[in-house]
Amino acid sequence: MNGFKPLDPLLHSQLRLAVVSLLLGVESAEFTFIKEKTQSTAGNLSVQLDKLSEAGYIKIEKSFKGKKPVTTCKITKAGITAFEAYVNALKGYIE
Amino acid sequence: MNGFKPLDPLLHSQLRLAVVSLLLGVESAEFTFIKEKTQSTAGNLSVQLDKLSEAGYIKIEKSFKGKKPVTTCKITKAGITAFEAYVNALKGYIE
DNA sequence: TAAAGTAGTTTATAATATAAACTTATTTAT
DNA sequence: ATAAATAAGTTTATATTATAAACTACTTTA
Repeated sequence: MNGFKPLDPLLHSQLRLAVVSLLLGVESAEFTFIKEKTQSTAGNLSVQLDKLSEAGYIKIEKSFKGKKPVTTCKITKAGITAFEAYVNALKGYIE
Repeated sequence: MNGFKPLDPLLHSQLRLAVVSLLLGVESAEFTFIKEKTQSTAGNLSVQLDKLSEAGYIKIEKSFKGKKPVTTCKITKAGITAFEAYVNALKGYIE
């Protein structure tokens, strides 16, 4: 049986988990869209996206939509793998 | 559908979640047993047990086994309810 | 009786999460 | 034209958490 496997601290965060969960279901998502869906503040989201990006779990691209800056996020292969491992470990706690 | 429901911060902690998970499966458990099963340090465990206790999620009883002090923990009704709600909310993130 | 071990607690520090303040630029109202 | 409000974030500061280190009190063993 399982024991309690360590939970990836990068994913064991309400907001970051929500972001990754969200990105798993879409091709890509813009900052403002993620902000709305996760009900987070821009500041907090900005910080957490950076962390996910630095971990290589998501890819962030900056561009312009007309004259406004847009930040677009996409989950990476590593992000998917990490998420799966996290969920797997978590099951040892909640099942 | 679901959206991202807030995750009870008291349970969204690796060690506290492990403790509650563990206690759900047994009648009661001693400090040292929990410490071994969760691979935690005594200090950290002591702090986290206090928090769970103050939240009313577990009940702590102190007694003596021969001459040695023993701390015995038991999950409460409130603890079970909170755990179920937590798992339920979590499913909105991982399914 | 001195050293090592038990069973923890308390205090200090490091890491996280979050919010508040700020930046840069754009659109709208006066 | 210019001032005010809005958009899209970032940076910095603060509060909360988690964790480790140090300590207490007592017991067992050498």
